[in-house]
This record gives sequence, C-alpha cells and structure tokens, in this order.
Amino acid sequence: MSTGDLYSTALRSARAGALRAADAGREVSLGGWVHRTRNLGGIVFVDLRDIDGIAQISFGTDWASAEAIAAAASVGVESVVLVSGTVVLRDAATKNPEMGTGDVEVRATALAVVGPAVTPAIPVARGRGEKLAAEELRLKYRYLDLRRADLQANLVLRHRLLQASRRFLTDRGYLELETPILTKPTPEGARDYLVPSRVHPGEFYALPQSPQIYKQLFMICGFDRYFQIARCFRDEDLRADRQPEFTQIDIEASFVEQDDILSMAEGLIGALWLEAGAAAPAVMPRITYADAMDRYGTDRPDLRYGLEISDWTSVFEGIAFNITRSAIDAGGRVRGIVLPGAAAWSRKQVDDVEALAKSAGAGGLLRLKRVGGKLEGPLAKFADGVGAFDAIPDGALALFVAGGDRISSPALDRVRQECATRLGLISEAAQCFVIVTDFPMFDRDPETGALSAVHHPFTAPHAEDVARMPDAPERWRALAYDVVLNGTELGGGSIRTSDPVMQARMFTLLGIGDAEEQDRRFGFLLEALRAGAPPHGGIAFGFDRIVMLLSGAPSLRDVIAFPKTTAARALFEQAPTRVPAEDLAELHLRLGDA
RNA sequence: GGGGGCGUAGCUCAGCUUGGUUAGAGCACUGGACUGUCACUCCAGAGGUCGCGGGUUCGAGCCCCGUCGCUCCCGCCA
Repeated sequence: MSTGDLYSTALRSARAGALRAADAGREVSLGGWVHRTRNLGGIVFVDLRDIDGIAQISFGTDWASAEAIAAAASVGVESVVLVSGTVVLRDAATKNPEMGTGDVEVRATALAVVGPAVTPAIPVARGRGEKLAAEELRLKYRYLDLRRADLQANLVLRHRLLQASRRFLTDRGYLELETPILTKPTPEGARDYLVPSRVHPGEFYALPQSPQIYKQLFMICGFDRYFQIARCFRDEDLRADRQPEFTQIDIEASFVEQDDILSMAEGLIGALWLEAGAAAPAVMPRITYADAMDRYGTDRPDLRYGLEISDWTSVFEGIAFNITRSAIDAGGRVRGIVLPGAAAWSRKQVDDVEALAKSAGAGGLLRLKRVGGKLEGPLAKFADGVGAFDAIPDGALALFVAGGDRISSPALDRVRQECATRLGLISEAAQCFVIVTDFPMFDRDPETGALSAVHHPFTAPHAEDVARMPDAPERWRALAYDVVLNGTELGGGSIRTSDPVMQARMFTLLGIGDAEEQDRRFGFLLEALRAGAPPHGGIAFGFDRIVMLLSGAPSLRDVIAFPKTTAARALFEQAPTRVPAEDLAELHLRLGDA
C-alpha cells in the first residue's frame, strides 16, 4: 500500500506535506491548516500545513473560480480547510528548495473552510529568527504550540523510540506487563502523590514512584522477563529536566547476573540511538564508582574531556604548608586538576571558578601555575625543586582542594566541569557513554550515623563484601549500576536481593528494625521472597530524558505533550484545582488553612 | 524551603539608569492596492488594567514594600 492510499480518507486523498514531483498530474483533495497566505491581487497563495509539512496551494484566475479565489483571500491563518485541485510541477524559477514539497504546488479549484479559526493567541507560523512566545503562553495555548513542526517532530520521534523499545525487548522475550497506578504509599524516597480512598475513610493510595516491587513480584511469579513503559510520579520540586510525572522504560529479568542486564541495556540504547539516526557503542566502557569518584569527583562523569583529578597527598606530605598539612593530618587528601593553558587566566577568572568550589563546600582552591618555566602562586616557594610538580607543564594552572573526599569530590567535580567549558574542551557532537558499577550499598549520614540505601533497599550487595566485612556494611559494594552519557544519567538498576533473610537484614541495617515494622511496610515483598524467588535484577531508563537528548530539545517540556510548569501546574487544563466541599466530604477530607 | 532572571499592545521587545506633555517599534490583526509569491510588497488604520495590591511624591511604566505567575539554579529527587 502506498502512503497515498494509507492516508486517503472520505474527506481527503493525500497529505499535503507529502506531495512530491512524482505526484505531478494527480487530482488531489487535501485537508489541513492555513499556515500563511500571500495575496498578490490576481493570484493567491495558501500555505497548507499538516503533520507531513507544508504545501503551496495556488488560486489563479486561469483555473480557480472567483468564489474560490475570494475564499482563499479571506481565510484566516490556522483555519482548517479542505482544498481540491491538481498537483503541478513548478517552473524552475518558482521552485522552492527549502520546502520538501517545493518542486510542486496544487492548482486549486475549490476551498472550503471547515474549521474557521480566530486569530491565534500565539503565532504558529514564525518569521526567520522570530522568538518563541513565553513558556507560560506556550503551555496555556498548548493546542497552538503543538502545531509547530519542531514539537510535532519531537513527539513523532518519541513515538518511534517507544516502538523501537517495544520491538527490541519483545524480540528478546520480554513481556510488557502492566502494574497498578493506585498503589501503596512508600515512606522512604521521594514524596508520594496521595489519592484518598472514598470507601475507606482516612486511608490513601499513592501514585507509584516506580513499579519496583511489582516488577520483582513478576520475577517471583516466574514471568522471567518483564518490561513496561511506566508512568512514574514524584512530588518533588522540578527542574528543566525533571517533571512530576515522567516515563521510564522499566525492565526486569530472572536468572541473570549484572553483565546480562548491562549487555541487554547496551543493546537497547543502541537500538534507540539507531532509530534516531545516531549511533551508540555496542559495548560501553565501565568504571567503578570508587574510580569515578577518585578521577572525576562524581558518579556520573562527563568523559568528553580529560582534566582528571589526581592525588597529590604524598607530594604535599613533604611540604610545610599549613592548609595542606592540617588537612592531611585530619585524614584528608590533597587532590587537584591540572589545566593546560589556564595559566593565562586572570585573577578574577580563577576567583569565579573558586566561588563554584566554595559553593560545593570547599574552603577554597590552592593555585599553582607555571609561567616561563617558573612556578607562581602562594605555593610556589614550597613547591620549587619538588620533582612531582614537573607534572604541571608550562602555561598550565593547577587547582588543589585539601580535605576529606566528601567535600573535595563535589568541589573538584564542579571545578572540572567549569574549566572544561572555559577551556572549550566540550564537543557538542561527542557522545561518551560510560557504565558506572559497584556503587556503595549504603550511605552513612555524617551527623546521625544512620545508614540509607544509595540505590534502594532491594539492591543486592557483593556477596564477597558481606562475607569479608560483615560488620562494616558502609563498605559493602552494591550490585548496582548506572548508564551515563556526557555527564547525564540515562538509567540505572541493580541485581536484587532474592534471599528473604538477607532482605530482612538490609531492612534492619536501614533502621527498619523490628519484624512487625518490616512486615507492615514491606511484608508483601518479604512474604513473596519466602515463597521461592529466582535470582533477578533489572534496570530503568528515563525515557523523557532520552527523547530530549535524541531530539536535541532544550527542555523536557518539549518532548512531553502536556507538561507541568516548575510549580507543577498544568496551565492549559488548570490543574491542580480546588474541589467542592461536598466532594471533599465524600472523601472524608477537610481542608486546613488553605 | 532558599537564591537569581523575567512580567509594557494578540506576540516579540524598547522605554526604567536620571520620575515630568498624548507610552513607542517590528510581527500579527482590520481596510485598500497589486497575476508568481513563498518572512510577498506598498498605503492607511485600529489596538494598552505598563502582572496585581499598597506606599513615597505636586506627579510613578520608572523609586520603595508586599504579592502572584513563568523560568533557571541550590536544597530535595531511596
């Protein structure tokens, strides 16, 4: 079936934006939106737009009736019209190479306005270089904003990536299984969106933050391989790349180890990138969490540039400089980044970089640069003659942070990113994937001493760590992993704890102490694990973010049809909203001060 | 929860530094002219709660206080 047949309906025979030179001579009827009109007096042009693009419709006295010309001359932009006429090749002089349909036009004999439009509140057709309307207006008049070709292209790409995901996973035996939207509140993690129960006064459902426990239950049930394009909800403050409801490609498989999941994940990313006309490596480099923190100061390093962090502690141990001395004596390290070419930076420029390090918690940056072969800076007199500083080449600036890794890693991460930008080292075209493995199992709160799960409480630790250091859980590595691209987390997952005894021990370590409490909060999972659970694990990808990256959209809002504002409002449909008191009463709710 | 930016015609913006006659421009819109344009061109016109509230002042788009909305960032996001 040709596409002409595919899109042929009772009201139109083809899509306007798909017309090409091969269609010349066809009698067509078209339906679409009036993008723009040009009335030259004796001839009227209408740019007719549909999802495939724009075609020029011409109304001339030689082929169109006076009524048709008058209708074309007076139709308002964004009105919906039906047009019939003949596709003709344009003269060489009047072809438009900028349009897909530019080799042809439709000589129209009739035009009917079937959906007249008021003047649009925000423009759909824009002149070259004309800015978009304010975000607020684009969201309020979303039905107009979504008429624009680039937003339509984003959502079309989104559709294709969804289908590619389904194809890839289905071909590998993964079953698309659905999980509840009305589910059980979870006390840890992000805040839940709560839904009051009418039939059970005072009780609430929660919208899922992820289908985590359900997908583990599928494994326990024996479905073997599961996936879901899952809508997830988190009631936290928003960002350009964070929405209160978002979509994950959620995956789980049984009888697997970490490498099984990771090679599947590499295949899926490869399939998605291919669908978008890009490429991703078949095998992505791996780095351990410890290594990433040591070399880049972050668990999602941007590998498009070097500027690795190096450890200078042993060098500074031999130097009588107070700041480094006391940091080392306190058990800290001196780490730094060598920046080739940055010796020429002004005092002010380095101060700006230092301000970022300070905002990340560092006391400051120690500066040392080599100009004309000589070291300069407050450290210079201590560093002179120390061979290790030969690693700072002429014209380079070295920036050091002294102290504990908990402070210096995030500070050096910021410094590294900022300096890469300032030195022009970041290639927009580069795509550097990396898989970070061996996250720590727990994070210990430095003030309260309490343990919290770095990934989530269902993640399995390395068995050898548990055996070797049974009393030092904060040193256990987890079988958890993240897929990172250019410093952005695309997804993450873990091998789960399938042993109920171990799972109960994890809860105890997390302070979910007694059996009764564990039962109340996670009883259904523990019970299910006791019923016979296969080894299993999985991963989840942030789908909206992937669409954003592959479409080049500047915001998540540009790849979600009806997004929320940063205040979590829906401006078009006006949600959230107050509800009548009787509706609240039926839900056994009463408002406080609001 | 905290910090920065923005808010003037339907849309995009100027005007605010240094308060002063009737608040301007481009696009869109309305009317007119035009037979090959494609951001058509040309002529004319209409269009304003300067986000909202309060204050200072003889006088506020402009200064001050508060507030609302959008946005970016920090916290937060197992």
